[in-house]
Amino acid sequence: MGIVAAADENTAPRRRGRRPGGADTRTSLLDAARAVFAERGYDGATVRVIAERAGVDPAMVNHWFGGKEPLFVAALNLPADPATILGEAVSGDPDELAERILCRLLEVWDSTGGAQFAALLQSIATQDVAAALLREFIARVLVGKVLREVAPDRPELRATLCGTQMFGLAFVRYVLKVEPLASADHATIVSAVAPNLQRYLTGPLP
Amino acid sequence: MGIVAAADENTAPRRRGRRPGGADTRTSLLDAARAVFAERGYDGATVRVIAERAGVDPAMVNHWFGGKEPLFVAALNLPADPATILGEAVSGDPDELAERILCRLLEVWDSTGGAQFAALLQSIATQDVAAALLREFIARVLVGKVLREVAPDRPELRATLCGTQMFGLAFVRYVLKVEPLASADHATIVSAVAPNLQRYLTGPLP
DNA sequence: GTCTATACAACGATAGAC
DNA sequence: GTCTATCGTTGTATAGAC
Repeated sequence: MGIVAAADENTAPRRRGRRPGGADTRTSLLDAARAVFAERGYDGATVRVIAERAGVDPAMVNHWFGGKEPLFVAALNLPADPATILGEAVSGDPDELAERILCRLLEVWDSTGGAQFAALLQSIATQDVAAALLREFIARVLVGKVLREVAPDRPELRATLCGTQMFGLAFVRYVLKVEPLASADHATIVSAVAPNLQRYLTGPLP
Repeated sequence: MGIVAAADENTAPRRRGRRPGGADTRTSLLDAARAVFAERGYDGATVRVIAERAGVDPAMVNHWFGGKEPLFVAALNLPADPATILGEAVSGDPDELAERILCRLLEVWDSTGGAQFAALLQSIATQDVAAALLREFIARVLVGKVLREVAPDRPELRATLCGTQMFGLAFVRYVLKVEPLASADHATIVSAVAPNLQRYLTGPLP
């Protein structure tokens, strides 16, 4: 035995180099990340603690995911990375930001048929973990990536309001599948929802 | 014997009067209603079929619930009956309809702390039944009770859009509990969300 | 005895077949 | 247009619990 040393201090030096085999470092990291992010939130969860829980070296986070934040969105396991979608959308006319966001989201969601979204919802309902992760996503990605650059006025409130509209839209269209929204084309949805989303982004707030 | 002629031809007449005991007709009806409503939708589910599945007389639907529609909302087992909430809200200035709806909804939801809402969501995610029921709710109660009287223009689309905003708000506030929305007071939420909801109700649509 | 959950029959409305 | 089937609902008599 004795192949892998414990992670703490007073142990024999860890083996270097590639692990024997089978041990899926990436998956272990993802599992550990989901647990730790959920327990302590994004800021409270350190890469070191996550790596320790996974039984691997902290450097593996960078090797497999490219950093703490990419690990976080990977742990969310959302259909397509929202951070990049939102990141791309911010460039351009701020008055049409909602329109661009909705177009991209609909494309991505439609491509998976909403199946992944339903799965995400199920895990949210059953475990607290996924709920905590999604909460962190709204609080961090939405606020940090989009709202800060666009609306310095109450970005947190704006972000959560945007979250209600985006999540509700996805839920009613892809999980509940209520007509006529479920089979409405993108143009209809965008022109119907974008003005409301835009108001949350940059419009007047009480 | 020989009191009543058999209803059909060759069947012994069912026993009349109070059942021996323990047999909970009300619960049986609710279970049967959930199943049949989910299988065939509101219109497709007949009172007779539901009663048959429950093993009781169709008149029991009226006796216990007062009709088919009250049975339906009882089967939904939502936190507070939305049909009455929405029914009360429609009377008054149509331009402040969203405001009235949101105020009432927040009161009701806050009183239960969102616990029932989380439970509902869980059953939606796991079973198809609850999802079908909620879909029927949006399609029927929302459209029939509110939108038809307020916006003759595309009431179905308006109803589903309203559904996205209301459901998303409830989910982010009560299940996800994202700040600052989770602990925002009613006035803030109403003044933030009501204009958007009002646009879905009576505003211009593409 | 009273009270009430139950079963049965029948009514008006409505939709579809012919 | 008429006929029929079926729907939701209502009225009423009955049997068991109390």
